[in-house]
Amino acid sequence: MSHTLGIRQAQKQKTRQALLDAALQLLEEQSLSSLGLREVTRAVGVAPTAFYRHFRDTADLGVALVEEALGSLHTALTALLSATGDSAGEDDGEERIAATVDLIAAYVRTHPAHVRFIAREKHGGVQAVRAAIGGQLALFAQEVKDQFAREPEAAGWAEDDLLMLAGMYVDHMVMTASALMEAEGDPGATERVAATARRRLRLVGLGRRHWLDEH
Amino acid sequence: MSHTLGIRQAQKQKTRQALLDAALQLLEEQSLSSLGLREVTRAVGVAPTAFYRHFRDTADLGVALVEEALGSLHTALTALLSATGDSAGEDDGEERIAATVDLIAAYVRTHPAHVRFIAREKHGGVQAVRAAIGGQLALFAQEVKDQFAREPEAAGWAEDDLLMLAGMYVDHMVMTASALMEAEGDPGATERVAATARRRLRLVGLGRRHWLDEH
DNA sequence: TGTACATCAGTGAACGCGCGTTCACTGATGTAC
DNA sequence: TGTACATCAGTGAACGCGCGTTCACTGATGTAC
Repeated sequence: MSHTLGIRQAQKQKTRQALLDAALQLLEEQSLSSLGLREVTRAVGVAPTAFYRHFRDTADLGVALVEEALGSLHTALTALLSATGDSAGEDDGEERIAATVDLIAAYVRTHPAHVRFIAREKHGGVQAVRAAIGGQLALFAQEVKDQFAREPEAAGWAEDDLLMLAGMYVDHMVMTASALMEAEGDPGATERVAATARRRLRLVGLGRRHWLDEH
Repeated sequence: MSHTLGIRQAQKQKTRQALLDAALQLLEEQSLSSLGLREVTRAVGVAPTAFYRHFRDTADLGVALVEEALGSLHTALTALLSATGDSAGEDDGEERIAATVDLIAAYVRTHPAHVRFIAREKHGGVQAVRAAIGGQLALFAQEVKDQFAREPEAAGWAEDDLLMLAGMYVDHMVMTASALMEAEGDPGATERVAATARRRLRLVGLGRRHWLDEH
C-alpha cells in the first residue's frame, strides 16, 4: 500500500466504473451503436457532460468494455491452459474437455452481461469495438496455439494447422459461452448446451488425433 | 402468367423492396437497433409516413430481411446437400468440402450485405430478429442432420450426435461466410480464409469417421 | 502546520437538430353495374 | 365501353421529445512554500 491514489483519482475511477457498469446493463437489450451518452449518465445519476471526463464517445466506452470483459477471461484461460497441459492424466483429453467447459460455464455465470456484450459486438456496428474484440481473440488463439505446440501430440504438425486448430477452440469457446448465456436460468437447457459443447470438443479431439494419419 | 398482380400491388411491392434494399445498405455501418425509419425512407425518396404502409417498425423490417437473406441461402443449401450426397465419388468427403466452401464463397460474393446483416443481428439487440435467425438456422441444422442420417456413414450414430454434427456444420458455414465477407476485395485473404475453412471441415470429417471407434 | 494558488471532476443552462408518430388529405387504381 | 363510387399507397404539416455538444461555472482536492 505505497501510493493510495488520492481522493480525486479514486472518485474519478469510481464514476468511470459506474458508467461502464450502467452501459453494460443498458446493452442487455440494445446494441452499442444505439446506446446514448445521456442514457448512461442518467442511469448513473451524473450530468451528461460528466461523460466527457471519461470517454470521447460511446464507441470509446465500448472499447473499454472489451478490455474489461476479455481481460478477466484472459487470466482464467491462461491458468486453464497450463493447469491441464502435459502434466494432466491422459484420458484422451476428456479431463481438459470437462475443465474447459466448466471454465466457460463459470465465466458465464459470473459475467453474463460481458459475454452478451462480446457476442453482440463481435460483429456489431462499431468498427473500433469489432477491431478490439478481433484483436483480443486473435491473441487468445495465438496463446492456445503456443500451448498446443508445447504438447507431445503436436509433433509433426505444421504451424498453420496448429493455428487452425487453436482458432477452432477459441471460436468454440465463444460460441459455447454465448449459448450458455442464452440458456441462463434454465438448468436443463444449460446442461444440454454444456453436453453438446463437450461432444463437439470430443469430435474435434478425435480429428486432431487422426490428423497426421493421411498426410 | 395467369394473374398479373395489378399496377397498385406491383408498385407497392417495388416500394417495399426499395425500403428493404436501402435498409440493408444502411446496416453496413450500424446495427438494426439504431436504424431509423426516417433514414430508410430518406434513402428511398418517399415520405417517412410511407414506411407504415409496409412495416410496423424497423424491427418488423428486420424480420423481413432475415427471410430475404436466409431464404435464398436455404435453396442453395438444399441443392448442395442432395447433389453431394451418397451418389458422390468418395474422396473422404473432399469433394463435398470443396463444394461447400465454394457455395459459401459464391453466396458471399453475390450477397455480402445479407451475410453481414445475419452475422451482425444473430446476436444483435432486437429480440424478434434474433429469434427469426435462430429459428432459420435450427431449421438448416435439422435438414443437414436429415441428409446425414440418409448416408451410410451415419450407421450406428445416435440422433443427438448427428444433430450435434449438423450444428457444427451450420455454425461453421455461418462463421466462414462472415470471415469471407470481412475478407471481401482482398483475393489473398479470401483464399486464406477459404483454405482454413476447408481444413476445419477436414478435421471435423476425421472426427466424424472415428466417432464410433471408442463408444 | 497554515496559507495561497492551481487543478480539474462534475454542473447546469442553452443550442440546434432529427427522431417517431398522428392526422386529414390526394389522386391514381380497382370494382360494380 | 363508360360511369360512379370505393379503395388505399403515398403525402405533408405538425407535435412533443430526447439527443450530442458547447460553454462558463463551482467547489473540493492537490501542491508549493
